[in-house]
Amino acid sequence: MARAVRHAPDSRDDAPPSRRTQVERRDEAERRILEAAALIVAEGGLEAITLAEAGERAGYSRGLPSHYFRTKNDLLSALATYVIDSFMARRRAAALELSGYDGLLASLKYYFAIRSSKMARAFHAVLAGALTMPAIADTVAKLNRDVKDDIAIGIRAGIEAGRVRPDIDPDIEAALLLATLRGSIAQWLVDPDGTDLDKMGTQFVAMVERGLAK
Amino acid sequence: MARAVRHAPDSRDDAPPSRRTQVERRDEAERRILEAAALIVAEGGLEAITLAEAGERAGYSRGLPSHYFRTKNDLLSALATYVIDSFMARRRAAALELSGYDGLLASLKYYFAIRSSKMARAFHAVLAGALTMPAIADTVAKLNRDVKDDIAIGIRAGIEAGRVRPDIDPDIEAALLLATLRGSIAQWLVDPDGTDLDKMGTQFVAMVERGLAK
Amino acid sequence: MARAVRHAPDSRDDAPPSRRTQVERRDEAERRILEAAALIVAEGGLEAITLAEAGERAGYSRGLPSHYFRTKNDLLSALATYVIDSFMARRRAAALELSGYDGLLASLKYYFAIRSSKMARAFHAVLAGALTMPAIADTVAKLNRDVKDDIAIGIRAGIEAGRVRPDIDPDIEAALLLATLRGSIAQWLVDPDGTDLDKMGTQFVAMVERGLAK
Amino acid sequence: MARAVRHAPDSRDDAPPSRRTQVERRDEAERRILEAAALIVAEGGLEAITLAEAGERAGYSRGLPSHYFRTKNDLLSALATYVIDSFMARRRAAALELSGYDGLLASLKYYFAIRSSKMARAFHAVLAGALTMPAIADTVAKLNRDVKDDIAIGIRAGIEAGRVRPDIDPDIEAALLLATLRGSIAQWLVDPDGTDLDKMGTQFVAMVERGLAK
DNA sequence: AATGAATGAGCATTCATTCAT
DNA sequence: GATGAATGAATGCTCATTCAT
Repeated sequence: MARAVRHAPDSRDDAPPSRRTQVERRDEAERRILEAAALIVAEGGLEAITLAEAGERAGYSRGLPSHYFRTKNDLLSALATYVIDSFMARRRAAALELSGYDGLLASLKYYFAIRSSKMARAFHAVLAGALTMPAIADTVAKLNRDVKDDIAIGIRAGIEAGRVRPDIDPDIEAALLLATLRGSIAQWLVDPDGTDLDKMGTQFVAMVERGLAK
Repeated sequence: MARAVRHAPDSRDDAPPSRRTQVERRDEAERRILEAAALIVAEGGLEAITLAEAGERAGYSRGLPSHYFRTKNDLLSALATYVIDSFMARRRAAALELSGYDGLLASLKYYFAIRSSKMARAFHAVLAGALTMPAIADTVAKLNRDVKDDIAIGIRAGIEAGRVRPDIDPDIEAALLLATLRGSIAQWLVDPDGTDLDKMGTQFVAMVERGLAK
Repeated sequence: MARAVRHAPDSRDDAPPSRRTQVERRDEAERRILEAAALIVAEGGLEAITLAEAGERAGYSRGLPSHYFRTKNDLLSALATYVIDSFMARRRAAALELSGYDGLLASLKYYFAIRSSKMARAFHAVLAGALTMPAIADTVAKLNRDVKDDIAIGIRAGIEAGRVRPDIDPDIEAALLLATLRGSIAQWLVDPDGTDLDKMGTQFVAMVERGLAK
Repeated sequence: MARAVRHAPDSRDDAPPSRRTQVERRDEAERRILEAAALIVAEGGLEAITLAEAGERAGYSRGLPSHYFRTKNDLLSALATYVIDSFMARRRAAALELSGYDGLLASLKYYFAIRSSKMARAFHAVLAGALTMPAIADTVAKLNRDVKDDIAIGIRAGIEAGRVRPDIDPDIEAALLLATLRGSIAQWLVDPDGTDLDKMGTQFVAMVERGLAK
């Protein structure tokens, strides 16, 4: 996460720590600006971001985001990466112990356990932005490929374990499962009270097991 | 042109087609403005709309959308309704003959047969806008309820026909099926070449049948 | 000067005068904005213009110049034309009576009679801007061609009248005379007190007559 | 690098070339920054300079010009002096051998022999800047006085040699000749292809000789 | 001495909105 | 009813300048 130190301290050990501190300052500021930008996006969507507000909410000046991310487009690109990385990091942290087909089923279930909407809102705002902003589209397309690959691996593990019908196309199925996950969260975000995520998660996993079973 | 008939707003068929009433002209203009706005949204997302451009692309003046829809917010509300109605109209037109459980399966399959992305892009832009724009959120929430109710009706028909396990919760299942439909189209819109909608549709329907079967 | 009426009033003579008034309002506003912009340029050079100040000094809002001249570059282009036209109009108005070689000599002399520096400063700011701004360069290049052509006509008249040596190249000489005029004004603008325009004009015309004489 | 010699600012030749003093390094850096600034001015005019770009194009950091020249105004002052000195140095280097009236005529001719527009563009941008920037105005006014004095000296030499009419006012004539030189270059800079500097120079010198002759 | 992080002011530009015609 | 003139607020972006290291 911390940027690589640009200037390796020279051989003499009396080198002042100033360089490292400059770099740290900048990394800290960039991270806080992205954090603030993600909050804004969670509240008002991608189009609600202004460079000035991202700077102010991060505790810096109105002009700093421009200074770091030259243009708004560049900020949005960086933000897309940041939000996606954060989202994926949580997901991975939660599904560490299990792997194989059971790991897949567990991570599907985990997806429905989201309770804080902040990050999910920002995440889905980024997903929606991919429809019209090329800079984000690439990042999201890669995310989708990566997640689908992960899911497909779990399905193949299920096939090899004899728990999944071999005539299932793992890649197509992965796309369908991912679609259900995303679409479910989207429904919940629009109407939290009218969407029972728990029941959906339970019935979904049951459906998947039965649908894929030999 | 037909200034004298200003206060003859009815649409009885004794009016010659060349002398359309003010109401007709106004409806025609509103529709064309909404059509133009939908195109803009399909190309650049909800935030790309400007009142002036909607007017110009509809072949009218820059000021007309303001004149009809007062504020931008009102235009967005009307647009959400218009886009959703158009989308639903197509769907209904395609699944007229079948009803019951087979009608449901057919309409699920039909969802994956979308080929023109224009309307789908506008539709998904509206869905995404619901996350942050109250004026749209209600319309989308209602849409979701209506569609889920339709799907649930089909599932209940399957249960009564003995083709679907009775322990399935039709409403929860409807939400999951709708989620898969929406999420699949969203993937395709982001990466059309990397998303095989045909195979997804076929495998999805097969999965649903197997997953729901007794 | 008044823009052509866009919509010809229809055949009925009860057509309201509103159209003409709209156009007049706009033309009036454009002219006043350009006038204000010329004053700003005279005081601070081309780079001193801001769209907002041009609007305010013209008695309108800060945003109106943007509304008319889309971009600052377009305003500068229009300004170059406006300043040049104004400058040429004065010059022509002053040298109406004479033509031929004597007309040339009189107009050369007239050039040194400038007393108000306002317009001259704006004019020379535009000339200087031509060095770096392509939009202005074309306008200035055309101006130079036109003026040199005028001067060359006067020289040819002198040749035919037997008052100018026939081995003079009229076009080259025209360029040199124009160069002296411009360079003299430029010196005066930088150092009005140290530049005796009157004496320069008198000696210049004498030099020209003697240098060109047979 | 050579921090120990910080306070050894002399330039006596016992210093090895690899251990340049701070003063030398600073002078070198200042010169390179001014050189870079002159290039920027040649390409985009005076207003195109930014402190950061001048530093970067000189091969230093973005902050160095601020460090040396404190404010942008100070940089512009130094730049005006630098550009003018460079321009004059070339001119003097080319007209060394001749003096007196023939020296004047030769240097007039030389002025039209400019072929590289880079320095001429920067020079004329500085001249134009004098109209609006006080920091430059003084430097340019002094330049003009110096050049006119030089020219006047040549004219007086011509009068004493009996080659120039004694009723000519040398100072006025010097101003006129300088005006023609500057105006000619300005025309060429705006429209290089439409301006035949060679012919202009030749005819100009001929005109001057004839116009000034007894 | 030199770098570059951070600030804040200034400006072009876009757009919703109001209003005159 | 319809047009478009005019306003003013919002925002992205650029830069000179200051300051920490």
